[in-house]
Amino acid sequence: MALRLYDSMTRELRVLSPSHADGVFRFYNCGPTVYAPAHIGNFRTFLINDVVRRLLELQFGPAKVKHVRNLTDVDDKTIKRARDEGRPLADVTRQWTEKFHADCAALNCLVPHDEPRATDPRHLRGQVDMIDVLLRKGNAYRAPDGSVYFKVSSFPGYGALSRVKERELQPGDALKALAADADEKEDGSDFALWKAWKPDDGDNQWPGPEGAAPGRPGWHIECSAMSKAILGETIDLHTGGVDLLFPHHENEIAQSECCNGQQLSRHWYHSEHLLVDGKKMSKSLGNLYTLDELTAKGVSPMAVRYALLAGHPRKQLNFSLDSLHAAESAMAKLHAYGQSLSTDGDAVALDPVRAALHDDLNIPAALGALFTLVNRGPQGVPKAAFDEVLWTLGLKPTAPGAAAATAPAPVVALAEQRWTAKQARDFKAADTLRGELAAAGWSMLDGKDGYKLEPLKK
RNA sequence: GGCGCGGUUGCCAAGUGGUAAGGCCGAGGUCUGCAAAACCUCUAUGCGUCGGUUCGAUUCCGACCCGCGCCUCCA
Repeated sequence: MALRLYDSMTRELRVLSPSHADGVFRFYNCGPTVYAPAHIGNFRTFLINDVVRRLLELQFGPAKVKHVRNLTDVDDKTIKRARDEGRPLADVTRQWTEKFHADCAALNCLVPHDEPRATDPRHLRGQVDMIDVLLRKGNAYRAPDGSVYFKVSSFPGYGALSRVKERELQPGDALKALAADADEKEDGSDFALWKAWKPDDGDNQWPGPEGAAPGRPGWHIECSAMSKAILGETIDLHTGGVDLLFPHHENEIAQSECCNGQQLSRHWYHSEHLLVDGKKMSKSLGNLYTLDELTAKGVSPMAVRYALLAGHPRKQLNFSLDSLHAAESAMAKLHAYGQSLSTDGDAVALDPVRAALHDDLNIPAALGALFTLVNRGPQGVPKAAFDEVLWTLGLKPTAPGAAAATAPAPVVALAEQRWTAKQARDFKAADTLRGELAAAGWSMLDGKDGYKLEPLKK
């Protein structure tokens, strides 16, 4: 079954395939800026890319996929955070990198094969080298303050991805934004490759390209340099959120292709944003959720994963807390179904599910096909094939309440009393104790040979 | 203003030129001392509005209304 994915560049569905002689599929996914906890909108993108990674592994074999996701550890936001907290930049980015990794693990994301950082000396050198080449080739120029800018007019292909040439800048806001660097740039659409040190940058500066001032790399160049260093000049797939389409990816293409004289990526894929209450998440709207905030409400990370994957990746998904309840219930159903399966049956039963995933990552259709199967019963569905589909989606369903083994001792004592009373068929006492447990905020689920405790749902 | 996306049942969400997957919620039932879990059954003559094409449109075309995103460092 061929794996087809929408290509933002050609705007059509195209089959994914490796292009290098070694048969290794080269996959670069733009990662987070590590200055704060990632929010669930960020994770929607990373989760979608995690499913892409899994599908690629199934398609080409685990050893034939190389997945790279960068960490942006130097930019205005990280530097500002470090300055505000009076800490070294590296401390701040290490803290939030660790948090990002913990969240990714909780959400059951596969670990990328490489996770390059912009300030890694090796990659800093790579970025400077690229800028040197661009300067030499005439695609870049030094500004009076020692910064280096990319000369957009030197690259005829500029705008192919975002159709920027068909755009017109809004006279109001855009010009204001451009005015900030107006003195340094030759043209408003030029963008920074290297930013000369400013007092706000504090201790954070590195030797720059030839003839440039010490400072730090511009944002876009890191992906170009690190992708080249790890995956080579031409990669097979480059992904990110739609917001990166312009200018980030457009600029990456310009830098890389002018520097290398090779196509940067054979395929581009962008996932849509997560909305909350119908709007993009933002601090000013106060509709921004982190994983911790959701798990604090008693939601399992797996339910968060399910909820974030439940919409078509190329369509905006409107997130709500209700969707998490739906996700928990759906996961419980999948878990029960998985328990009922045996080795009997034919893996083709799962083909409709796989077909939907292979058809431009249509996860909602795949889930629909999966539940159609679930509703038909376990006959003819082998457990291994079912498990493989769950693995592809990265879902690990659990029984309801399975995680709730950590009741406080007094609650456990009450539960023990009630269990004893129940065994003695003293139902009056058992009911009273159920009431006391409820008052303590716990619910007791009786089984045949024992019980489980779980926090009372509100 | 430019570029792009979307409006499907109470909520979420697929999809198709021949009359609408699936999840949640809800209702009924089986089971259970109770409660849960599990399982079974039911739940859109309708897919933003108005026209057009067609034997037939939710699906194609046009217009309009509404919502969302991007438009220089936000996944």
